Amino acid sequence: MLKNRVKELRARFSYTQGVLGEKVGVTRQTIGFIEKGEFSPSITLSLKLAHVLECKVDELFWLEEEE
Amino acid sequence: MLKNRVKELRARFSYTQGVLGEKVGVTRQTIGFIEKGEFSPSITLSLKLAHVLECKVDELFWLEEEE
DNA sequence: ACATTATGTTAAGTATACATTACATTATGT
DNA sequence: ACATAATGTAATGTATACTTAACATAATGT
Repeated sequence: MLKNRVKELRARFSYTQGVLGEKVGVTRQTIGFIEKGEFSPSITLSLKLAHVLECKVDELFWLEEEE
Repeated sequence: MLKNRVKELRARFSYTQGVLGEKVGVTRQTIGFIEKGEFSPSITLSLKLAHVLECKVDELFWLEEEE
């Protein structure tokens, strides 16, 4: 199962979903879906998010065992 | 533009495209397309590839300026 | 030379990432 | 209390990741 720290890091920079979306080229809804874990973004978008949030992709996203 | 080191690391482990595909749950064609840079895989698949190829996602994939 | 395995590539179909629009709810500030 | 900004969420549409099947060529081993 895919987990992420987008919401946490976005808050650290005080970016709204809309602002973060603009910075990486997607809509605020897309950011919302990613934060909720509703889909697995492309590596291209993931790299952009990691860049803007100043971290490594591996620190932003990781896989956890299911239940 | 998205670049990657999949082919290079796959060779290092002497995996065929088919074997690598099996290990991460996709077909050999998908591995071939990724190596050619024909599409941007999901972060889920990227994490699995990095795990099997024993590296970080950021070392496997990166963005470069155009043309 | 032959068989076998790995790779390149193309076409057509399915699944899903992401956009757009819209409306409701929850902050935040005055 | 009111206005405004931020978020949740759902419906429908489009782009693209990924599959399946097929055939061709290159590489490797006997």
